[in-house]
Amino acid sequence: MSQPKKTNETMEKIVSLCKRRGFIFQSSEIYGGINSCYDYGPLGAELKRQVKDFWWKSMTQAHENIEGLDASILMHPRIWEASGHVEGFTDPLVDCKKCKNRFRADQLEETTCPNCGGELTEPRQFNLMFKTFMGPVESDANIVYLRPETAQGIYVNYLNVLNSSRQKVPFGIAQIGKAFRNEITPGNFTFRTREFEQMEMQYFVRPGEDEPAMEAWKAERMAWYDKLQINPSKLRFHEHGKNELAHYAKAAFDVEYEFPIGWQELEGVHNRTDFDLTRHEKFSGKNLKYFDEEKKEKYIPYIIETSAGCDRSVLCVLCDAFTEEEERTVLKFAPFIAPVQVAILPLVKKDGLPEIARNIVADLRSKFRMFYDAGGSIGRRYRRQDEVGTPFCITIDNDTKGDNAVTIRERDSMKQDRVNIGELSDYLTKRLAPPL
RNA sequence: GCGGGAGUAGCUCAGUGGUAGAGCGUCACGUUGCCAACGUGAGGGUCGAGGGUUCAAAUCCCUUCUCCCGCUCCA
Repeated sequence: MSQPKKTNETMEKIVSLCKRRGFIFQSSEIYGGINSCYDYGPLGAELKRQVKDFWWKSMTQAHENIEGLDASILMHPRIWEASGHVEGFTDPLVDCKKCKNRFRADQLEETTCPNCGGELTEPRQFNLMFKTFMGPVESDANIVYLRPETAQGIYVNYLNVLNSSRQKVPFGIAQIGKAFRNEITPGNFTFRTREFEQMEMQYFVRPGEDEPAMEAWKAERMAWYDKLQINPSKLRFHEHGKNELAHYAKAAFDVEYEFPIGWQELEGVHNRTDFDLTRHEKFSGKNLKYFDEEKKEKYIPYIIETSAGCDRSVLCVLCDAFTEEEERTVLKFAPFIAPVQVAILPLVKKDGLPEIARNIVADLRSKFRMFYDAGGSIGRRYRRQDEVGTPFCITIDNDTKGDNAVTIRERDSMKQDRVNIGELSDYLTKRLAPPL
């Protein structure tokens, strides 16, 4: 059992590095912090943006039949009745003070714990959803919820998207956005937080074509993590057993990653069947059926959902990149998502080298994420860049003035390459291109 | 929500009633000049927050917040 201790040490090192280098901070820190909330610093915000951007392009740009959407966080409260979120989470719950088991008060016949006979707490309402009020009056009639999942925004817009985009089933809708769940137990850094960002794609298919679609999306989603250069031996599928299936799901597979804290879910690929649209049809009274011109039939499409945790993806990227070598700590990000892609380092702060370096930065900054650093020894500067995951460092030395060439040092191998300044842009473009 | 542990400089931590410290990092100047380790100097902390005891509190007491571990929970 020495494993957990060791892995927690790794996690602590990552948390510490994230703060030290400006990836992730505790939220509201100067006020003592607030539970389970985190802020992305300069490098973290850039990294997260890159992950989201890659996901977005992998969906919308790479697929003719996937459209984007950005729905509002506040939605009609009836949506959450239709989705089952209100119903499932208004149950009064009691805890056993002795054995700590939790029960639904309305399903208990006895007044003591059915497990051990211990004393029970007063019934309490547990609702996963954050509540607030729409408008200035705080009355029950004005209650609205912060969405506990982004998916419903897609479902209630499915006909709008279909009609305005001239898509035909099968087609998908992709969305990135915040969701909020009042988790009982958040924790493990940014892994489980009450405010989090989802990257969801809901794929609408003809009933009966859901199973092949499910298989195709499972493969495609796993391939996406490969493109992010996540260690394949730390990725796997976990299939939900019948007892683990959510109320809407016919089949569910999670993509899991082996974090330092153990195997944990990154993304769910679920067959949600026609459950959600059927419910919305019933609750809204609107006809949500699709008319298939080819087959001349009406049906409610089945939905294959790929629902990824954005913050979890970022944490996965950080954990997977984190490498401790004998003499250095390196974040081995896939170059195309690295927050800083190219560091420009004049070997010395004189002889006109800083000016040459500044000119190169000016030339390349519209194409790559650049960082200029002239402070400290060259070795120290390499180590600093290693620790923030910069894939390429370019040094300008006294020979540069003669041969118009610079040294490019590669992060992972630490090997150096001499490249003409005129060829830098092509050289870097080739190595920093996203694998779309 | 329950039980345990912990919060002191950006990071890692020492300091158990008597003037708030170290190493690393950061910044400036000098030196070196291709893989952190040189010299000099500087900045940085109301010791998580609030209250109490005391002549005196980082240190003792109470409350609270945050983080970690375990349980519980996890649409």
